[in-house]
Amino acid sequence: MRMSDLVGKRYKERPAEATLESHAFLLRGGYARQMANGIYSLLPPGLRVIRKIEAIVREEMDGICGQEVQMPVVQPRELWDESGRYGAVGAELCRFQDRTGHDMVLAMTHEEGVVHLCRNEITSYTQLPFMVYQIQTKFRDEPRSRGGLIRVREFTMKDGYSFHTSQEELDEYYQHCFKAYERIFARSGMPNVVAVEADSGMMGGAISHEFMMLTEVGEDTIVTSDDGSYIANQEVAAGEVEAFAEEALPLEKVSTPGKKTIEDVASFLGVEIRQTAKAVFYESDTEGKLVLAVVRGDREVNEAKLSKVIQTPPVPATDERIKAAGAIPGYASPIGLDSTKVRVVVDPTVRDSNNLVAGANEVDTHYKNFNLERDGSDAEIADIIMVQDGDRHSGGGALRLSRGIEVGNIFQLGTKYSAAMGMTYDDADGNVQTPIMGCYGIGIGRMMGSIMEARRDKFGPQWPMPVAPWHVQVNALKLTNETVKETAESLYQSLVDAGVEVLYDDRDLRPGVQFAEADLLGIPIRLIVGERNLANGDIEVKRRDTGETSMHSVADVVELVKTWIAESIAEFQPTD
RNA sequence: CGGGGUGUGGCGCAGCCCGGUUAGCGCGCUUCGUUCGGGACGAAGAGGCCGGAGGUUCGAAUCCUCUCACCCCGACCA
Repeated sequence: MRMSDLVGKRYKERPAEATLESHAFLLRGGYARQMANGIYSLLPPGLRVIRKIEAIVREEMDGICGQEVQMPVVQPRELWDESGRYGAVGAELCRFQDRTGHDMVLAMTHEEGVVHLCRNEITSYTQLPFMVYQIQTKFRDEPRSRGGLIRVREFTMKDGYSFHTSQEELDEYYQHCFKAYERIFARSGMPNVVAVEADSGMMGGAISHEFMMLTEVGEDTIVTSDDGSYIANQEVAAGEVEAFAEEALPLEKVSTPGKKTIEDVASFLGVEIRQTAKAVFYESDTEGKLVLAVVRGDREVNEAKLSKVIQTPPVPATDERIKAAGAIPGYASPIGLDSTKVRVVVDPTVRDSNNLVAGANEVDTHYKNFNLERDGSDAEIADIIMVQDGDRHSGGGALRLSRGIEVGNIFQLGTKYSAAMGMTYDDADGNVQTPIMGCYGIGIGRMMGSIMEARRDKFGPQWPMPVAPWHVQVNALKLTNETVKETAESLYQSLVDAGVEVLYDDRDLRPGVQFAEADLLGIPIRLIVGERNLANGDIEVKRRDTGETSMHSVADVVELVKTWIAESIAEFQPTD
């Protein structure tokens, strides 16, 4: 490819909307352009990186017997009614009508699609297990996209779905897939990827793992035990929290005028924040009852955990709703609430501490010495707190928080979709059975953004060889010099003939401009043809990834480059 | 959905508060010349109905109303 032909320009100034470095380079380097919020076009360099990542993903999916298929993005409502998700999923599912008024959706994932595709193809246990996958567009109308390609509304995803005759078989395949994912991230040159226990969220199912690339700019919080025995998404992470048991004292009503927040109440009464009980209300559980979540004052409610307890996404309650149930916002507690109107869920941290300050459900009034067993013993106990730095893993080390970008996830779905959508096969005994499913996702564009975020310097990305848009860049300095021009042209042609992916900067630009743009393109090997070194018959070879520079004769350089490319790709190949 | 912010040539911005002829600056772009190993210099050019719609006014980028888009924080998120 000649740069004089390359579509898309690179620019010097940092676009104002970029917050992440990877986002800034995405735009500055001419990889992608935004069309609307969370919706991007890719220019040639960006698409080439995407294609490289896809190729690795394909190889690894094929390596675990995946079969590539293609399913539609636009799907009829009926399919989503079958699974129940047309009604269950919120506005992130894009719904619209075709010209006849038929309800349609833009698929945000393809469980419905894959069951539809496979349920008539599979009739016998002899056809199981199998896995199909696709690399295809997804649309999720996220309430808020951000960070360049890290979080978008329209994106490319590899999604795979496996079907099994037994849980054991799924367990085994799940492990294969887990390994394949590790290989994909390693081969793509993505550093610091860890697999964490995860919340399966709206996907349903029991076991799931997220693959996180650790980075401070990540949107997810990861909890790690410092002895290495535990790692989980904060959404599901459980820890042992220090308890503060003491002799229970009599309940005592105290006046706390105007003190509504935990901080105000604690300082007004001269107690520590952990000596209070925090009451947080949510609109309703599945039966429509107001939900009161109670955690110790120094803790936050983990809504993902609470969601599992009440079996519905928690929505913060309005003051009107709280008052209607007989509680007073700012002065609420389980004490004296009507259990037919309010469902009280209490975290063990509250049970295991004594003499807490709690609301009195009266304006300007709190109680001292709230003890759950005595004053609210009929409450439901469940772990609903957010783990904090310094909590302990049960019997293990201290828990630490870090941040990560979720680049992949794998789920054991069970029969949620196959059963709901009537997919069956006959087993060896002639009995009708429902296949057990697993599903496996990787965000391709998010991988690109993450690699860019992780591998860069202040001048631009430093693409790992396996995903680099081109392997080699040729820079010709001073093309008006005939020797330079002839050498550069013939070098370019030799590289092309040798099957090397090469980008040739054939524009007669000043060196500084060429180098700056080359840095933005992040191509791992740079060949600099200039009259200074050419006088000695040399070409300067510079590694964008390592910064190393060396001189080589024109005659040797093509072979050298081929060797380096092969070695460099091999470096990322896992050894197992 | 709540809170905050921004919309002015391809990019980054000034002008707006306090309305006044042809709307500026830097980068980029075109042409010519001098340059040429880390974003050169000079000269001459091209390019904008100031996000949109109403309104106020003799006169609106500037004031008012409505609206749209984008960005940030939060809520949300397989």
